[in-house]
Amino acid sequence: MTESVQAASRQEQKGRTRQAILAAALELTQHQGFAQISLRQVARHAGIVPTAFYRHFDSMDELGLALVEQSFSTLRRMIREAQRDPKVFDNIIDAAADVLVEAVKHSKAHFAFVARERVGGSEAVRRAIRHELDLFVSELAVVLARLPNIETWSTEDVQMVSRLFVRNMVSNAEEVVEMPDGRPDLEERIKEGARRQMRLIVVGFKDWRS
Amino acid sequence: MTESVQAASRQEQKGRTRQAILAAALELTQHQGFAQISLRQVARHAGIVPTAFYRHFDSMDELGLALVEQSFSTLRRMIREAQRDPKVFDNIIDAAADVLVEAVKHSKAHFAFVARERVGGSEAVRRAIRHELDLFVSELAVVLARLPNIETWSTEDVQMVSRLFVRNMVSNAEEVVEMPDGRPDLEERIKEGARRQMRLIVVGFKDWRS
DNA sequence: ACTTTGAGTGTACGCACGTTCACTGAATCG
DNA sequence: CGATTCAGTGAACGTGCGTACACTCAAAGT
Repeated sequence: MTESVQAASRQEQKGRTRQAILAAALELTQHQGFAQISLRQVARHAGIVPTAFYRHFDSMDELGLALVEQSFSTLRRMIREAQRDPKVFDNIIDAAADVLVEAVKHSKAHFAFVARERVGGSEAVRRAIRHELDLFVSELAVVLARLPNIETWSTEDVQMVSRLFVRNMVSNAEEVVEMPDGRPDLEERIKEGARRQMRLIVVGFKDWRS
Repeated sequence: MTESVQAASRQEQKGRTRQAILAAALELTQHQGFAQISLRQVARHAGIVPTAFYRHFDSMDELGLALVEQSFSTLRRMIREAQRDPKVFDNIIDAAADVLVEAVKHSKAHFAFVARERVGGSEAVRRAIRHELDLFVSELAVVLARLPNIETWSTEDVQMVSRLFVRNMVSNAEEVVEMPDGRPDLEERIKEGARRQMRLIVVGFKDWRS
């Protein structure tokens, strides 16, 4: 920690410790809820003394909010990247299912944190996650509103179907999170399930009236 | 507690204390996760001394499992009653939305517990809830399989759509749980949303091919 | 070259926790 | 009616917790 050859500037080092705290909390959160991990556990895992924690966060609650932010910025980046992929336009459903499973697999820890704390966390953390997810629903609604069968729908209906998609995304993410490692068969199963669910919803689009 | 006019038989009294413990835990769980309430808190709320807790449950984990059981038996009873209502056959969607909101409102605490601990609870509690929900999916699949457009579907497809329904039921239940009291407008909004979602899915039924 | 700053240290505190143990006294049993 | 059972008591323990406070000592600022 202290024997780096290049002298670490003060703020570089601080940033690194901050990341260590976030990583420690994220790892501990995989096996128990965020609310039941202690400041001292986090500090121990991050390789610092308990009191040093306060140099970075005023409280565990603030650490939780920082984790929410980190998780969603990861997710947003992935979706932005996925939107550049041309195959999204050809087959939006299969692409979405792929992206979902891949994204969750890639940063399982963040998804697990969000899935868990969305309902089980402290008031503040729960509100933050809820807010981020609401943003997501609105963003998706904008995309959906441009699809062929939907452009004539009312705003409310589009929001509703957007919620339906996000909701199922969350549920599927939960499933992937709980999936044991090294079971590609289960993964494919979840992906196929997600695909079917989305197709079923989409099939309903063209016969929908108010 | 001790001045009841009629002498309480020993097991009656024990049962009453057990219920007091369950009720205490359920109430405490409304404002924080089950994993972060302590044996001593529960005992205090139930009006007994901490050590007396062990006369009823070996551990907090067993208490949690008992709460899962209690919650689902409540839910099952409600659904069984609802199935007797003739209007279910006329308009299964509106009836389902009504039943959902009413059931959750009636025993909000149990639903809140399940919604929360389904993802945030201890390993054992989570597994128990997951198992109960899986049972639900299978039961619903049997009902769905008899519907007009569905009778020709593969078993897998029926299971999938059943999961879709249960999943959305859980999500809607979560929303009702988080709903502040005395806001019938919000309640109607959620009910309407649930109705639309189900209709959308059902509309997709008749154009579905494997 | 000096002072200042501030990330990380180490000790110490009071508190709530789970669990142990020996107990009490009323309901139940023979 | 005496003996037994057992739900609930109350004191005591060891532990981990959050946080306070005074500290060190190298990088950053002058």
